[in-house]
Amino acid sequence: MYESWPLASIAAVAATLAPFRSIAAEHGNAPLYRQAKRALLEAIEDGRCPPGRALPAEAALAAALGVSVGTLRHAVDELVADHVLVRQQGRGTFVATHSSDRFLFQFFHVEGRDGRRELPQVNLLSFERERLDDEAASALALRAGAPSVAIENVLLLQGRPVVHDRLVLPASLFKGLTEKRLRERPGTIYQLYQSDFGITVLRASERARAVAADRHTARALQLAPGTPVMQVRRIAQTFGDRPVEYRLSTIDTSRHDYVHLLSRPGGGA
Amino acid sequence: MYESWPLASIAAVAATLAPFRSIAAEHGNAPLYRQAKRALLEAIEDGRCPPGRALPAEAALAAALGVSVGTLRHAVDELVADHVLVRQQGRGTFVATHSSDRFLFQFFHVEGRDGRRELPQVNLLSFERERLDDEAASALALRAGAPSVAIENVLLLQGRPVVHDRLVLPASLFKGLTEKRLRERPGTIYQLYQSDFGITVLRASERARAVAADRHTARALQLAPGTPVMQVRRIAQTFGDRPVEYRLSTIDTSRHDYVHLLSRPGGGA
DNA sequence: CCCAATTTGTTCGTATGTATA
DNA sequence: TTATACATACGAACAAATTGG
Repeated sequence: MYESWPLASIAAVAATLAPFRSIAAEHGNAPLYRQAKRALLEAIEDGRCPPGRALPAEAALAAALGVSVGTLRHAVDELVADHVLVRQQGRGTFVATHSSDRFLFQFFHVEGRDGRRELPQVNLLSFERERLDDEAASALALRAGAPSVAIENVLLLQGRPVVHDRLVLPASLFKGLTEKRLRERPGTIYQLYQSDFGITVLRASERARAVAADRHTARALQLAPGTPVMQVRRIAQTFGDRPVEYRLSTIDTSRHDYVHLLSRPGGGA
Repeated sequence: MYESWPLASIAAVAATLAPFRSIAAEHGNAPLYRQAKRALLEAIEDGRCPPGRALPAEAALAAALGVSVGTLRHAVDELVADHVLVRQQGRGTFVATHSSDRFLFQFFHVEGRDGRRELPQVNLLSFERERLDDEAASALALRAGAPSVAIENVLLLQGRPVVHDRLVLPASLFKGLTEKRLRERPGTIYQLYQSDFGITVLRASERARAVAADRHTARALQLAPGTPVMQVRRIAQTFGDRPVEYRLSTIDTSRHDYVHLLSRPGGGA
């Protein structure tokens, strides 16, 4: 108890603990662990705890929040299941980042007939500032005509064009996004959202249908117009289910499949 | 402690506890809660604990297995996440059954443009005993030529034909399945698997692509041949990832979408 | 309608094991 | 090796939902 602590480490602990205040004041009827979850979520959402940052150790964090370690663990368990946090035994608990692996497994669903999955090579076709049409506006929960950025990509797998993407982003959330910045990003586009705009994509919902390829996408995918292709509309969401991206993907499924696993993501028997 | 217990209730508790033996003998290096999970899983898989049956109360079950309540809860937590068990506060913990709701939310992904989801009306088109072709054999992890049952259905939504299904089942797992029994089932087909053959579908994986409708399915869906349709290949699995059903669905997506949520199924705050 | 018994849900605290730096 | 972090396991108490008398 009465050991001599270096002043530096006291300061460091205090600093990492700073974003978290006790939740004793809260007197809602929600369970304590939910309140703890909310407190953590808010710290992450506000940017007080940016992606990649390690949370304080369980014992310290529990003390800071004014709950027991078990209760804190319950809260963290749920945030891990939500892909908001990542735990590593012996290292710590970290705010999740958009690694290429995560992108591949959570958000990219196109793979070869043989089941091989591969990070696509992305070619930018166009970058435009536009006004939202009705469809995109409704998907993004904004009014039609609001300023937006429209991005067109072709995704190549094993050198062949397989997916044509048209992304629509609310300009209000992506201030300062330029074509240059988009071209020069090192990782996936969701990593760019996170690092440059503080937007973390947590969930998405997709609606797929089969249509005949129109001339524009047919050319992009080097197909005959009228070829059956899959059209996937994605709404990507961040904290609080707020939509941040609307995407229309057109997939040439002559050599690839759109895969969907119907189980829990956590996995593990 | 020394209250008088009715003999009947002692017998009842003993009976519900019978399927579970202590796991103290196990000396694997897996965590205790995993061993407990395995023990529960085996009891369920063997049919000692059939679907719908309530597990013994946590305290009793923990004692029977020789672990603490907390450890048992950890095991049950995972089985709930796996859709193997269902908990209800104040009532008990039950072996999951295939309700219509579960079917709709976990295994049926077609919904109207407006997002409305509806239990389809199923019309049986054909019921045949066949030999497995290469594709179905590989999907079911059996040898080509093995005996099987092939079922063809048309699914109607709001009175219109929307999905054409071709199911292939290994005859070895569905002994005694007849067309009459299939026609007269009260619920979903997965409920029939469970009630009549002791097969619980836990997971499935689907691979989708867009193709031009062939003459056969075009007629079934009242479409012009060549219309773009979605083709979905499903492999449904039971415990231990053993495949039990191969299904080729063809979907008319002119008024409906195939939906896919990219998040965790458990949901929550 | 309320009461009492039963069952899961939440919260606490502590001790020990295991992976990492 | 040592210190730190998360992982596992135990036990106890009370809260909340359900059921049946």
